Amino acid sequence: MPQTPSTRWCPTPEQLMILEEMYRSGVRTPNASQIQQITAHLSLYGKVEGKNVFYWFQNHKARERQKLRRRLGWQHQMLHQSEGPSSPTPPLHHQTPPTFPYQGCFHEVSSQGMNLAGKLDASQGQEEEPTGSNVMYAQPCGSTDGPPCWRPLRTLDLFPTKSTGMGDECSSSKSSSCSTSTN
Amino acid sequence: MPQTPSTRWCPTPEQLMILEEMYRSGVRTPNASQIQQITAHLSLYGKVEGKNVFYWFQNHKARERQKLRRRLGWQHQMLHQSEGPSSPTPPLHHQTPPTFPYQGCFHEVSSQGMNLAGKLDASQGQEEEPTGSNVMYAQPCGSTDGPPCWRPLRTLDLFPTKSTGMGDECSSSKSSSCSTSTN
DNA sequence: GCAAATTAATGATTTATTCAAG
DNA sequence: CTTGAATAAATCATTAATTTGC
Repeated sequence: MPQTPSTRWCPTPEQLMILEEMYRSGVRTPNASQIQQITAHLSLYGKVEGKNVFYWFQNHKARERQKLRRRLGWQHQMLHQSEGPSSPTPPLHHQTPPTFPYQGCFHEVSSQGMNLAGKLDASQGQEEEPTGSNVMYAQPCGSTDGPPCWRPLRTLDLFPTKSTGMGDECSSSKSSSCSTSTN
Repeated sequence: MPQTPSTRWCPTPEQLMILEEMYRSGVRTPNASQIQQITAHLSLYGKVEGKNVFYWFQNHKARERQKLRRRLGWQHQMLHQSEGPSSPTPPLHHQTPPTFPYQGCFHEVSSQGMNLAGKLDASQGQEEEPTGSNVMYAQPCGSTDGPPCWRPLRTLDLFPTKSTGMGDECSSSKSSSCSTSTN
């Protein structure tokens, strides 16, 4: 393979490490002098130009923000926008029983800091764009205000209820072997 | 001991199949509702709790990414780095102390120079730009009078419209299987 | 052929980061 | 400036494979 015309700069792990460290240290929009220094430093590990550094910080900052926006700040916009035209329709209810599947999930698990349960909520922030269709927002229960063992539902269910291609294929499932539950 | 306290969950092949299929469909960080559904579904094939589902996606995602990073990320650096892969220079070297007259190419960028002198910016607090308006603060070298530093932004013709290409791993599909049979 | 020891997978915890709000 | 929320990365710990010796 011929030397790629290197249309783009490809930071080496070392360079990336340095940049990330700087970013984490608070550097976000380095000025000319800083960029010069950074570039000089990074040059020890590979080719790099000032513009690369500049762009890196710009992109990194923007991307971080975008990510966070998706994760936490989305409802913000949603609240302002009219709900989905045909929003409330949790089609994925093939077998979700009316009863809460969750009950004693996070009770005796956490021995020290049971904050672990808090992590359950989570949103659907996929920073990576896989094949596209994916997330399935289904909030049939509609409330979870009951006695939730874990307090995950911090995110509102205002998400666009999108049908999901969730694994329905296993509905029939087979009786394959495997005796897992041995334990 | 007849009863092994089975301290941890062992997914059955069916469960694993479902989970993998979901992952392939794009599910990566299911929220509470999704976890409920998934758990309910998986429960038909064996014991499982919400936390198991949560952990599974976390681990799976992390490991897929790690794998790709290890595999692809490495050669990337190699291709561009023929010099010394491991230089004795510690990467953890932030920027140099405030010793210089900043005003090099930038005219009036930001007040970061001040922060830098003190402690590298005050973390988060200044890049609170409104969504969307992500203009670059630093417009370097508006004038071509002095080439003290790089001058990339002078001409927009060579602007890399793409990010630096860091951390762009799209994990889709998965091959490693956890022994889906046997036993 | 089986069982103990070793290695590899992977489930479960902890830690460190990020940005946003108060 | 401090706190809140939510991961993702790093790490720990346990189960399952695999290897090795008899």
